[in-house]
Amino acid sequence: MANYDVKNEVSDKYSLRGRVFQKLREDILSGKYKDHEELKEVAIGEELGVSRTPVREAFRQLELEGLIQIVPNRGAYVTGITAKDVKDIYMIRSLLEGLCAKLATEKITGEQLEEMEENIYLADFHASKGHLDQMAELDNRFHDILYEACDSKMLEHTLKDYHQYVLRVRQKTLATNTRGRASNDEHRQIMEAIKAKDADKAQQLANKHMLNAYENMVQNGLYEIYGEEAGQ
Amino acid sequence: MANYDVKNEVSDKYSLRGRVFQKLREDILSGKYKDHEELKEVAIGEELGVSRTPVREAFRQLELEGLIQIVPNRGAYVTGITAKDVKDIYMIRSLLEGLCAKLATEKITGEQLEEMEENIYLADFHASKGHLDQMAELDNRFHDILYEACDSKMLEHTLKDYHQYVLRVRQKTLATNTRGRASNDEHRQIMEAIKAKDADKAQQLANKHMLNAYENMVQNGLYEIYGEEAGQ
DNA sequence: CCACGTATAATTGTATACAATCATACCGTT
DNA sequence: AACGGTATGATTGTATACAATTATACGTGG
Repeated sequence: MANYDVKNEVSDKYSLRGRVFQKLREDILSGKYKDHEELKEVAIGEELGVSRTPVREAFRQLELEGLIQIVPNRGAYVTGITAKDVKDIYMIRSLLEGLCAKLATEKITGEQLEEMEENIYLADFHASKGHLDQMAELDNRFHDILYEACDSKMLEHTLKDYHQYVLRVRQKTLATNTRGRASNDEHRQIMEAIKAKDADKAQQLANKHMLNAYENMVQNGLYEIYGEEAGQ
Repeated sequence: MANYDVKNEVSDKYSLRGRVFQKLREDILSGKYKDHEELKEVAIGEELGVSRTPVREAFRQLELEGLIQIVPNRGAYVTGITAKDVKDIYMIRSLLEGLCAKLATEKITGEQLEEMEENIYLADFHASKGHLDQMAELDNRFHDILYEACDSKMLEHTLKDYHQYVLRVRQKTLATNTRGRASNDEHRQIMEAIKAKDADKAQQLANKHMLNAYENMVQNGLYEIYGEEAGQ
């Protein structure tokens, strides 16, 4: 009757379908499968040691996530992500993270605020040590906390989708320059605006935070990972 | 090699899975299946005269659309949409339709602009005749044109998702009051701002258009269709 | 009467078999 | 040689069979 573990969401780790789904998503995002490459059900199935059934179900989900395109009776093709897509995503995220921060200002719980502070504190430490992996992890988590704090499952869902989508790019960004520190400073400002119940300021800061992240990415020319489609 | 019919998207009408998917989505949105109702694969399959396989694949998609929740080894449950969800969706759409209109101002083609003008002209006619179904259809189409005109597949995809999600509510809104005419006037203003290449104005107008649509919905108290969960 | 464990039924998860569709290659006609 | 049609192979679409899991009912022991 109640609200089973909400962590289920879509990616139960323990079913074959869930694992296939996650594996394929990871492989597509990491560039293992090139753009427009055809994914064949039997080949994937054999590679992962499963039958076609879970593979097919994973395909249907990947299509809805926009990572592959299924042409009926023909096959599944990797959609790929262009430089323009990334730009558009950051534009959209900029608006929505702003909205999210505004809503979170009203709705955030003490516990969430505390985890945010801890997150920022920890990130400071790891920044000083140059622990890039941990920085990336904490950055992910900071945004997840914000998404949860806005108390809107619609907004949370959309933002998590987009976040996931650009994960690979963003991690590379944090891992290759000094953006990590500046980013964490912006996190702190956002957190403090929320703490001070200044919703408009929180919105504006979160908005800018996304634009800065994108700007930094562009300046560092991190588009090469998209291959030839990169130049847009 | 190229870019097969882009209309495929997700809902090929001719495969069983596609039809099951559409039918279930329609039934969930129309309220045939109540919130938290359990959907059983065999029952659905028998009802539609297909086996479990296409039903299962449709389930996986519906889960990603957020319409059902699948609990591993247990079953699929209708998620339902609350009054708060609707409010959140309109908040999000307000921002994104604004962005969309802004982008469309730069990117729209002559053909698209022409279809918009025709759409508004036709809607005027049907408004004067009280043809509510056609009004709803034209309203849908107006927004679809706008989504296509922004030339961002990411934004278009997200907006279409949300649009779809609130379709049932919106149609009812248009069908029960005089909002249709005012709505079409707003469409005209947006179109003219785009035509005049005033991106900021287009953004602002599209933004307001969504908020007005929501306000009107609230004023007309159209939440009863969501059942008991409505009161938020 | 309650608690616990086991058996049974129902349901989902996965694999496989078969049907339908599409791409390719080959061959004949012009 | 170019075109068109047919046959063949590969791939996806669907149905079904079987395995695993979960919920329920029942019975037994306390």
